[in-house]
Amino acid sequence: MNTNIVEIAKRAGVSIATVSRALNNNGAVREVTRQRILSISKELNYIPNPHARGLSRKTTDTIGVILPELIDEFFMDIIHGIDEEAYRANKFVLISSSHSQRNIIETLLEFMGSGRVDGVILMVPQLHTEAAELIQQSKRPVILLNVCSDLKDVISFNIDDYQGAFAITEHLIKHNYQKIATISGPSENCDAEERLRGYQEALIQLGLSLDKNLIISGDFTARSGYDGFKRLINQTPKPDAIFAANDMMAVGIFESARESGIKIPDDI
Amino acid sequence: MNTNIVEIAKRAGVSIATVSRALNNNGAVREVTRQRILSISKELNYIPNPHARGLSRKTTDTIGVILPELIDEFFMDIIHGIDEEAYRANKFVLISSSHSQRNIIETLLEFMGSGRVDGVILMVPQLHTEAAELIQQSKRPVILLNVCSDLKDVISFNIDDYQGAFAITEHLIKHNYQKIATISGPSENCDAEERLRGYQEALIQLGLSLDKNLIISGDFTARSGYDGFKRLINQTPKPDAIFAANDMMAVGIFESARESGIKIPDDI
DNA sequence: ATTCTAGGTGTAAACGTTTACATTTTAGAT
DNA sequence: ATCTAAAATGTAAACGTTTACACCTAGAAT
Repeated sequence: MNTNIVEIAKRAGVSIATVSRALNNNGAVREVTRQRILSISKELNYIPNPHARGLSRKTTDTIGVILPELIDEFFMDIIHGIDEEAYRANKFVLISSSHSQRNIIETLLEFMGSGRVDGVILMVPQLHTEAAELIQQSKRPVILLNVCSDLKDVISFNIDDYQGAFAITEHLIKHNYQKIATISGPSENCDAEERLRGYQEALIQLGLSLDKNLIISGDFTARSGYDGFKRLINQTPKPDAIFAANDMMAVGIFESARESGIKIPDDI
Repeated sequence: MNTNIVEIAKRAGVSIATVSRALNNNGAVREVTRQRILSISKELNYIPNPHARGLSRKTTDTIGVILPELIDEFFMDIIHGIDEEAYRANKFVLISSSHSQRNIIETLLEFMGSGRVDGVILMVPQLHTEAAELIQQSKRPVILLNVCSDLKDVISFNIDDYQGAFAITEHLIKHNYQKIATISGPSENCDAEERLRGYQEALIQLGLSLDKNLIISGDFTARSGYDGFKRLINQTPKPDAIFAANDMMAVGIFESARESGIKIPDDI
C-alpha cells in the first residue's frame, strides 16, 4: 500500500486534518508545522489517492474527451493540444472514441453521471436529440468542438466551413475560371452543407450563375470523387475547375483524371 | 446528487450489502430479490461511483497510455485500437503525452502510485534508467509498445526494424542494384540502429561489400535527407539506390533530387 | 487577574462502495 | 415437530480524503 496522510500524520505528530490542510494550503496551519508535513510527505513520495479525493471533493482532475470515429491529422493536433494544456493545468485526460450515436450517449452518461470526469469535450460530427438533451441538462460543463448542432448556452467551437468554401470559390473566380464545379459531401453532414452554401453564395455574389450540372453530390469518399469526376467530364458544360468538398474526394478526382489522361492542373 | 446503492436499497427494502451483491453478481442473492434490485437500479439510472469503487476494490477500470511526443498515423492507429478494445472490455483510457524523460517518470509515478490506473501502456522512444527501474518495481502491469529497451520480464511489442531493413535492402539487391546507399537515423535511436544493421547484414549476406561512403548518418529530419543526398551524388561511388531510414528523410531526398535535376525513380 | 479573540489543532462525520463476519431464514432430513 | 445445514440477508468496518465543528492555547485588551 502507498503512503497516505495517516502515515504522514503519525510521523509529523499531528492529526490527519492538519496534514490535509497543510498539503492543500487550505485552512490555518502554523508555518513550521506545514514545512514539517511537506518535507515528510516529500520524503515518503506521497501521492494523494484520487479516489478518496474524488469521493470527498466532488471533482476529479480529469476531463473527458469524446473523439470522432475517425481521427485525421486535424483532430490529432487538437488532441495533442488538449493534452498539452491539461498537463500544464495538472489535469488528466480520459478519452473515448464514439462508435455510434448510442455510444455517445452511453459515454456521456457514464462520464458525467458517475463523476468520472469534471467536464467533457465533445468532438463528434453529429448530435441526435437525445444526446443534445443530455448535454443541456448536464450539471457539468460540456464543450463542443466542431460539432454540428444549434445548441444554445453550450460553448462550442466550429470551423467556418461556409467562409472557407466561399474564399476558395472566390479565389477560383478571381483567377478567371468560369465553369467551377463542386463535388459536395453528404447532405446530412453540416460541414458539407456549409461548404456547398459557401460555394453557391460565392458564385452568386460574384456574378456567376449556378449550374445544376456542375454540382455533384459525393459522400466524402475517394470513390465518390472518382465517380463524380467521371460524370463531370462526360457532360456539358465541362468544368474548368473543381472544388472538392474534402481531400479524400480530391484524391479520387486525381485518380480519375489520371486514368482519363486529363492533366491537373494543366487541363483543369 | 446521483443515485447510489443506499437509495436502491431503500426502495428494494434490503440492505446495501445485498444491493452490492446483486449488482456485482457476487455472493448469494435470491433470484427474485436480484431481479427487483436490478430493475430498480435500471429505473433510477444508477451508475456506480467509480471513486467509491476504486477506494474499496483497489482497481479502477482504467488503463493509462503514455504517448510519444509526436504522434503519426501509425501511433494514431494504435491508439484507436487500444480505445476500441478498451471499450469492448468496458475499460477507460487515460492518456498522457510524454514531453520529456522527466515527465515520463512523473506520469508513471502518478499513474501507478496513486491507483489512478490499473496498468500502463508505454509508447515512448527511449527509456532512461530511472524510468526503467520504476517499471520493474511496479506492482501494476506495464506494457511497452515500440519502446527501445532491454528490460526483461516486461511485456513488450516492437517493430522488427532489422528484418524490415534487411528485406528492403535484399529487394534492392535482387533487382540488381549494386551501389546501395543509406541515410541512417540518429545513432542513439534504437530503431535507426536496427535499420542500419539490417541494411549492412543484407549487403554482407548477399555478397556485396560495405562502402563507408555509401552510409550517411542523418537524423530523421527532411533536412538531413536533403543534405545527405547532396553529399551522396557529389562523391564516388555514386549510388544507384538509396535506402532512407525514414519517410521524412526520403522527402528531403526527393526535394534535393528535384533541385539537382535527378529523376526518381528513373536515375536512381 | 480576567476576559476576549483568533489562530492552530483535533475529532468525527461524510463521500459510496465492498466484504468479512454475524445473524436470520429456508427447506430438507429426522 | 425438531434439528441441521445451506442459503439469504444484515451489520459494520474499511478504503483515504476533506471539512464542519469543537477545543485549546497564547497574547491583547480590559
